[in-house]
Amino acid sequence: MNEESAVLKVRKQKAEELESLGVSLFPNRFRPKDHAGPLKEIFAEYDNEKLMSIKDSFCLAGRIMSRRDFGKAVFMHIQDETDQIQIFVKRDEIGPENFKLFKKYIDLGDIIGVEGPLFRTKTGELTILAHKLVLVTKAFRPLPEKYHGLQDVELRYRRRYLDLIMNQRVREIFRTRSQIVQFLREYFQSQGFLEVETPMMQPIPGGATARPFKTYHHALERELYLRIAPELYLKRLLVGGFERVFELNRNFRNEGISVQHNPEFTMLEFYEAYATYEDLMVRTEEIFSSLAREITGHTCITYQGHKIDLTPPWKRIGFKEALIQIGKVPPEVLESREKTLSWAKEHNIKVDEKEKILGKLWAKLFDALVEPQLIQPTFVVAFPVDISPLARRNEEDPSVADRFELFIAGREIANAFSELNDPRDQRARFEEQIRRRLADDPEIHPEIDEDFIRALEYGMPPAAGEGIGIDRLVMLFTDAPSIREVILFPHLRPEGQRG
RNA sequence: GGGUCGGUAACUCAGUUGGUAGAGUAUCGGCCUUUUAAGCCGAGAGUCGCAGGUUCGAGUCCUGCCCGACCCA
Repeated sequence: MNEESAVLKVRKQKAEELESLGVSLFPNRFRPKDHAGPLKEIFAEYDNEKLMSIKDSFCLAGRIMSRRDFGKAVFMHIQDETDQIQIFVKRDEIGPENFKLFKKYIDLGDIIGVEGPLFRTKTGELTILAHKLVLVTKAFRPLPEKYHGLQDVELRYRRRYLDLIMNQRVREIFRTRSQIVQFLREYFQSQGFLEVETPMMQPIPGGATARPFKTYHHALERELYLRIAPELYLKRLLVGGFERVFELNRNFRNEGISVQHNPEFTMLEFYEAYATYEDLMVRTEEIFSSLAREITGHTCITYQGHKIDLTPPWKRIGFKEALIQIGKVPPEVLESREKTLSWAKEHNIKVDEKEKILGKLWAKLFDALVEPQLIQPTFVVAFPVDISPLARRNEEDPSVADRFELFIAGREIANAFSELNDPRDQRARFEEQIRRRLADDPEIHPEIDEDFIRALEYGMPPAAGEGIGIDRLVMLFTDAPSIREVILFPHLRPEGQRG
């Protein structure tokens, strides 16, 4: 398709004509004083007679979303950030010259400024009678179809601005997202947590197992990695004496894209000295249930057809118990690597035959058999230590960590543990990870973060820490089926030749 | 990486067993001073994702590639 569609050409030409008549296409002096939403709210109960008795003139700006033309009058709806409101333009009100210009040169999609009194039409709609009308911003491109809006998913993501103009629900999702983030900030600040910012570019990417993005710093002459997690830096702050810290920002993982994964995603991590993972379960219940009340007014939400009850307390179950009770894995299968492997194969669960770490095999079973069934909020506790390299060992059973993951709607939403603060054990676990590198696991970075060990050697107070995936949380609260629906500009391949 | 589905006018979509591409909205011209998916009359608008192939003839069948959605790995 050619560079300029016919409509685009016509519009640019009309715009130039208008400009040559002395009308500015992009003036910046208009100052709206009112907004559609509040006006509709304030005057909801006013009938036409009462509205006419108000002498006030109102002044607002917005984009023309629809238009119904008559010979000497025009109805249209303009949309500002809050809502749409109807405007009535009459030749007798704005004068024949202005009306002629308006009819010929003002298009759907233009942003205009309006001043005038309110009235109610025959059908009862609150409407502004335009006394004054000015062009604020000329639109060269036409809006999508007024009835169906913008449907094409690809176009919605590539031109999110259009999606936001056309689809009210999309605007709502991102308002809710902002509300959630703001709630969390206020919650943690009110609980005495300090908001901090730690490096996004790290010399050794740590705190999780994932493939990092690599970059290069010329002045330092060294490779840096976009962080896969802030964990190791936040713990250094515990060593430094801050007892409650949180960070709410982006992580980057150079892995697949799916309905649950975007290469950059937002994570809340918080650390609390002198607390345990059990304290964090209570805190998590408190956060989610009060967040639900804040957003929806109650503690139940609906996600993709599931009714989900966030009222505390939530179910707790051990990792192995979950495999046995929920995943229906026979207990004896978990006795050895060999039995686990062959059982997995029998049941068509894809596992790496060379996998040496029993915990990783169990995790595969868990992902396949348990996770999808955890619809109601569930804390899974007592994770195998060999897949929890930064978590404290349980005192009674050193094969498991004092750790939980929170599942809601069949997805992992949060991950938390009592922090390992013994530098000797931490070094041993890092070294074990390095050893596994021989098994050719590209996810594990070969370098030990020596400075982190050194920090622990100065003494980190006992603490618990938690990470909550904000994008998935927002999905839950906005009933969004894909992570792309809650990320303003999700990553896509560069576009081919499209209009 | 594999599978399924999709890509046709600016937007939303039709397009039959292969026979020269349609509608609605939007746009342009005309009529209309309480409409709201306004209405009526008229007009223009397409590299059918891209490149090959089969065929007298391809939007339609075949192959490869690009982009997207979903599922699987």
